[in-house]
Amino acid sequence: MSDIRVRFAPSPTGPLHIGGLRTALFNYLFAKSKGGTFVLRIEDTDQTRYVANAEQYITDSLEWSKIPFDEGPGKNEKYGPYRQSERKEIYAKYAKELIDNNKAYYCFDSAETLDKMRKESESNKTVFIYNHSTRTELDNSLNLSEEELSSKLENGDKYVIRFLTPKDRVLELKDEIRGDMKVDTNLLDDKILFKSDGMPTYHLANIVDDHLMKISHVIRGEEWLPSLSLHYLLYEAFGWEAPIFAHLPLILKPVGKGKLSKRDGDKHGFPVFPLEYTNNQTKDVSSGYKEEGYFEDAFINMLALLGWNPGTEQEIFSLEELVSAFSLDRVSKAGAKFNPEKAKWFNQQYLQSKDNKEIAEIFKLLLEQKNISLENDKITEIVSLVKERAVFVKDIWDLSEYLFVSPTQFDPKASKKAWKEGTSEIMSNIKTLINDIPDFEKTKIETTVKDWIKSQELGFGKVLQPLRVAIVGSMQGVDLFDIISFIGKQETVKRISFALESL
RNA sequence: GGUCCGUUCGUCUAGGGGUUAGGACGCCAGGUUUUCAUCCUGGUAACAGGGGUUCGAUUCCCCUACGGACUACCA
Repeated sequence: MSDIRVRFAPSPTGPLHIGGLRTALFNYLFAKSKGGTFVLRIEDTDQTRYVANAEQYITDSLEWSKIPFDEGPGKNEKYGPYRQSERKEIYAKYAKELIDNNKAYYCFDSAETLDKMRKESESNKTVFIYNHSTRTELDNSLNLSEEELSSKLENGDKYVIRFLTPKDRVLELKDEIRGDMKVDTNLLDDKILFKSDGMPTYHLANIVDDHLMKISHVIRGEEWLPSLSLHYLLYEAFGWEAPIFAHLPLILKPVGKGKLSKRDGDKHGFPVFPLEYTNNQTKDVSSGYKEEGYFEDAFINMLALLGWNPGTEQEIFSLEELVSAFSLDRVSKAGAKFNPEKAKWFNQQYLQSKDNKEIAEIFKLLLEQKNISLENDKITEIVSLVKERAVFVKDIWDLSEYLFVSPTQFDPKASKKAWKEGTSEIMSNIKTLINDIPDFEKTKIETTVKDWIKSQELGFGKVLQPLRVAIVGSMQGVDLFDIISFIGKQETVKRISFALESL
């Protein structure tokens, strides 16, 4: 068996969305699980839709996701170039070869003519297909003498090259995920292989490159399934062995119908792109998983489980574990609605299992943005205090803000509930009590306060609840004595005094 | 319209001729935390419909319905 080689072949027409990245991921996992090679090829044959920074976005996304390509533009260029725009002559040569072998032909029909014919068919409730049923009546080399053809070509008439679809055959197509299917070639279009601008279409470029780059498995989105017949026929026409195909199910909108789109993210407030992306023309900014605070491993883990499952109840997988667990036959056939809640859950799982110091390093950067500088030990302490309540690192700020900033106002609901008749007196006593604790340390504070409450026969709720309101500003937060020992005696006393003045 | 693909809890899915149809997210309840959240425990909830085949079908076959993709000189 020859080497396993797969490719991810995006088109640089804009930012890669998570569906595309998942295709890349499945290709990567498949390659790595078989000891194969993961190739990146840029399919930039459509010059009208080309977006300058899109290729960079693609490689940045792969890099952030930790699924770098082994071979591609600028890297290990064994079968390069890897940008189709740089391979123009190659396709022209192969298109010519098909024509010489009567597998393809020149067409001179204008877009308008074809448009008109399609519309006519539509109004007659029939379907216009450019194939055996119509091609004899159209303006193409099949209906031209050799002299007519060469004069047209010499004259510089615009032409496209179409595939000559064979008649009366039933194709038996194989797909690793979907099994076998049959297609009647009489229903197929003679697709354009080569455009009048000198560029190939996807179909030609794709087949030629996959062959030349020795691709063994084509793993791509389900939207390509209808073209599979053409691709099979093209391999046959060239006399090449076709690779093995696998068509991945689509990622669908979380609510409503249809496949996931950029708009869904805007609408429901979750990213559809791995990295933040700014449209150069409109200046629209689309949020990215990275910038939202997702860990790349959590993100990849989530993506891997979208349309694939290990067949066990394990859900948390490192990249290495994914590589060893992955197989194409466990990819599902049906499209999967994207679930943003579950995506968050994955990140939470990863956050909880990560080391406090590691999280502290990221959190430190966030604090620096707020002009707060603290020793690493202190930051790690905060992380250990509030981590279990967080989904993202950025949540730690909201969950620990009261450790940095004294309350300037009090949640009315909380103060109403906790601050009653006689509370002020109790709080002044607590203030004195706390102020008199010599070595200020959590257990010491806790026992001192609790013993005092008992000695006064007051009940914990009556004291601890208003004390929390005084310290935090609301009825929230981690263990009260953790907070007090963290902020220190002076700050505690200051906060109680302020509450006494305000409430 | 045509072609192709698909259909198990609200969602992602496991399973597969005889199962109490399993797990996860969400939701609900209880417990822990004298706060809030986390966490723990429990609960809710599904084989699209109709025909076959079979002793038996959610599982196999057919039809219908529904969903999706494609139907460009886009990929």
